[in-house]
Amino acid sequence: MSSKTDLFQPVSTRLDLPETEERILQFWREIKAFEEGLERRKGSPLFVFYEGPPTANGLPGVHHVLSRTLKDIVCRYKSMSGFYVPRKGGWDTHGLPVEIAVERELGISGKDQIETFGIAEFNRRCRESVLRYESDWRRLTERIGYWLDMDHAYYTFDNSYIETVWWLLRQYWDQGFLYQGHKIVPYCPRCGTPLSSHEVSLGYEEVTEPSVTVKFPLVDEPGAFVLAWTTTPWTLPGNVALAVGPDIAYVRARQKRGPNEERYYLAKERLPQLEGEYVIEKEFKGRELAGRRYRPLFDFIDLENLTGKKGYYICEADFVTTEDGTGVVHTAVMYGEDDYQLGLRLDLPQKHTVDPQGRFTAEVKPWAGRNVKEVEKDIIAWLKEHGLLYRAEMTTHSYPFCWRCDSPLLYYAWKTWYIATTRYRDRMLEANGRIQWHPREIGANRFENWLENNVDWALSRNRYWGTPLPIWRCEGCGQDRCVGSVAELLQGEGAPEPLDLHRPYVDQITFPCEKCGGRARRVPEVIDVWFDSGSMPFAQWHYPFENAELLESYFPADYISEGMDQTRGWFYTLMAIGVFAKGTAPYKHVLVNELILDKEGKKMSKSRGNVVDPDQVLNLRGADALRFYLISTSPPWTATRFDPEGVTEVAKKLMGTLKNTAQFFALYANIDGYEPARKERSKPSLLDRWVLSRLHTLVATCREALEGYDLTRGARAIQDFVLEDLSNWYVRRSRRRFWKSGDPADKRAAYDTLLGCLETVSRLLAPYTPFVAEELHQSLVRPARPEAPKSVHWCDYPVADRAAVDEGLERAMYAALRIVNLGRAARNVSSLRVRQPLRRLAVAGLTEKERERIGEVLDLVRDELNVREIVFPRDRGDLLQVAVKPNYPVLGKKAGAAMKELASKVQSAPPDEVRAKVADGGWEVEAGGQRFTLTQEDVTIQESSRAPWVAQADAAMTVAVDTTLDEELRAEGLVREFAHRIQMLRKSAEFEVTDRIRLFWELSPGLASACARHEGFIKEEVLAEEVVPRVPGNGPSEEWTFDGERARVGIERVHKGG
RNA sequence: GGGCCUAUAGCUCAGUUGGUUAGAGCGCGCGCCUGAUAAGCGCGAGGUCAGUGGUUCAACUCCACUUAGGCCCA
Repeated sequence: MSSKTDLFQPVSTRLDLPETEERILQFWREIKAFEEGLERRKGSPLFVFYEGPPTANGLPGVHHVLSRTLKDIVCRYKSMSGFYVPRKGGWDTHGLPVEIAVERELGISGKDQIETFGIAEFNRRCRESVLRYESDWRRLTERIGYWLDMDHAYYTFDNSYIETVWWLLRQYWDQGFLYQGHKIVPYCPRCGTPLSSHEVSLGYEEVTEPSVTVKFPLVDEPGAFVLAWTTTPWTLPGNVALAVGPDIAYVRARQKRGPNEERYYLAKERLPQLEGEYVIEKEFKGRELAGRRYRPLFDFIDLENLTGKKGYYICEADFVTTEDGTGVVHTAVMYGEDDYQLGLRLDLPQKHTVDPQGRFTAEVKPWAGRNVKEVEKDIIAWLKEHGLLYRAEMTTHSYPFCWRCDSPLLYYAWKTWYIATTRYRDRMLEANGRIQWHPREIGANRFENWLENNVDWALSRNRYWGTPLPIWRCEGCGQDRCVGSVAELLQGEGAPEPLDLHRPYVDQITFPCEKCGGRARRVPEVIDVWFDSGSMPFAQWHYPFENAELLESYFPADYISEGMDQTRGWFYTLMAIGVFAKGTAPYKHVLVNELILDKEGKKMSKSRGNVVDPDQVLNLRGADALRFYLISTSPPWTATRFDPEGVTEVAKKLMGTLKNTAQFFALYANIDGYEPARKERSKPSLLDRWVLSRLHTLVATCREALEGYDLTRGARAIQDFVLEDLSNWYVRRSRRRFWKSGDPADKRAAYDTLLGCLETVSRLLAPYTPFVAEELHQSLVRPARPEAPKSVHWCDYPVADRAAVDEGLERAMYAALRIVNLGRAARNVSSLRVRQPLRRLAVAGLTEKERERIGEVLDLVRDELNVREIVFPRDRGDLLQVAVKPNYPVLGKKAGAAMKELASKVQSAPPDEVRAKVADGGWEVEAGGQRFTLTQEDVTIQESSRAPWVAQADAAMTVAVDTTLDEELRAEGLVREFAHRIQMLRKSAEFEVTDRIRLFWELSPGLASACARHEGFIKEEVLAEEVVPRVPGNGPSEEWTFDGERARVGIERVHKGG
């Protein structure tokens, strides 16, 4: 059909979306669509977006497609709405996961082996590994149409980035917010490193180990002991206190053990722990025990003496429960989180009894230098020997092991650097109150909750590939200094050339100590990678060393969007650093997305093998379909089960329909030589006005939804418009206007309207489905309006024209659509196909508002339902009759012998009255000398059509068709059916739409007489120039039998149309 | 153990301030329409609105508890 003069390009209606998308990507590259689009908005108000840097470690998954799509949609929308929206990319490059990946590649494991291998080379490989994954991420980012400036991205490993991070740390330092303390960490003594919680969760195993109930001898009460239970006997030498619950009931029990009688203190509820008979002597609350002293268990170690701090007494703690053990908790402050916090609060002795290799220290004389887990048996034997063991038993519980080397992990107090975030917690809470969270609950509940429970930020990591902690400590006097810039660093000695701020190079630099003249070396730690990403508002600009003026306009962000798991991640670290450095929240709007689950509702994970590879979906259905599916299927903040069929459905429904509609337009516009630019008389029909009204209602909805960050609502609204309003109603009802309108002004209006709708829809969709929007723009809009921007993404987002919205018309059309549906249903049940014209259609039950303007749209209804006339009976009673029948099973039980008479009374009463009465309290009937009160369950009410009507009803409206057929209607029905069959024949003969034909026929008498009356209609309908009442033997012909008539028909092409 | 979210048709999801007969798409069955045609439309079957209790004239909707799944924290 297309020729060189065609104005509009054909739109492929096949589902070859991926190829089309590749073509459009190429087009964007050619015209530098992203860069140029940005350039065109320069000078407009700034909309600040922060890209949360993905960790370039591992391949991207579908959930990344979702979060990147959310970022893209809002940025594209804001850009089209007249904002300048720079989108600087960024990469999170440091961290343990990278190190682990490299260790695996090298076939090494653990700190010793890394150091033997060489930190310089190890870190070089970490950098390399990150860059390798970055290319996968870049490819996916481009492929899904996420416009992001990756050529000017920030990298957290750049010297300039690190320098800003150091500057920030120096600010904390100067205010005394950066300090060193202990943190209890899951620690692998063999690898010599703490493990992250993620790593710990990899290594839980069920183990059976000794647990002991130990007797702590009270100082002031000879022969009396406090019983405490532990599953980790190796922590006993580190014991410094016993904790009891202040409100828990405790008892002193007397029991004969061997030759002696002893007294034990334990929780009342835990008495069953005692072996054998006992006598309760006393009962009291835990708080009454507090303060009592006991003797250290082991005579060779006294931590009180070693530290000069008070220990070995009973104290109160609210974490004590009576769920297991004795209700008394043995407290070793260096080997448990609760213990450690208690130790801080009470200033208990802090001293390690275990060295970093997991061996007892010299103070623990009998076992010094031996692995703590291996000597537990000896400890138990020692306790038994000294009469301090009440009981030892084997217990099965789950315990974490190192996922790398399988050593049992120790909870171990580790020297850690902290940021005192708790000192400005209130300011963070206040800042959070000003942030617009989407959805609101996350901010108001989850994040606020997290901030309220804020603890100081444990900043340091004993690793290699990370931003080095810029603290230098004097070897002589222990004086610390915090370096806040490269310039300051270069005042030190031994700076390597070229300068690399990573280990080991930075470690070579030393400072003379200002205090004692000694030598200051850098502490060994690197910092938490989260500090890197949280520094991004500053570090991406190398603030304050460069771009100081930029920061003022680029802080805070108007918008960020990440996954829910970032609550304690990026959302928090941005907040902690932003509020500290600038005093306000670093972002105004946050859009949060939840996980994408698999079809079973399970989390996607590599180990489950249920991870969906985005490339596979993209290659099959394309980025638009995937993007739109993810956004439209459910709000991003609810966990969505990923269903590949759903993506296919979007591709078929939305993309398919859109392209079909565009193709329909292009086909006829090209045939007719429609030229949008030419000034021609146009006469918009009611249908045109209606669809434009719907269009502008849609524009208003989209604007409102997108302004409120409700992307799903906007997406669904567009989809509904395209499928229902535009395609299924406007185009379907307008088809004949395009290919057979007698009135050029009417035809013109149809083209103008459809083109206008497609143009606006392409802009509405541009943020969501950038590819198909661009395709529509290039194939329809650009040819029609040469002055239009080269890319749809450079256009302005549509603004609703209130004047085009006609609510009354929309209401009336909505009623018309319901009438059509009911009318079709009525035809269905009466087996009268739409080609058979009917005399009358009746409509009852319209509301006042619907009736107001229904007259305007009735022509459409008449046409669609193929009826001559539409009538409005006063009520549905004219169309329906009601029959009331007794409900025999129910009523029979009540009536018994009177049933027969009762039944006949029910059936002979006026049905409408009965219906009203049973519904309203009950209907009094007398039968067989008894009175009955019948309610709704006693009768069956049936509504049926009143001949000649066949009716269908929804909740409010009843629509009926008059099924009476007279000769004239029958004849017309026959002719329509016949014409339709000829059309099918044309098509199967592969004639073009516009070809003229010669028609041959031989007809049965009934059909012949009908055709005689309507020959003009047939000829016009099938483009026949001539009818020959005889079928030549040689040409193609078909024979049909329908509606009791017979026809033999042949066609031949007279000349090509066009 | 604490906080938050989710639970509606076989599947994926809607369901406005509590108010007629709880909806859509897919799938299934039956029809229809068709020069947008490897489309389109209608009808039907399919629901204890996770469960229990409460508030109310009225609860999918509000409250409490329980169960299951998810996320975050301990």
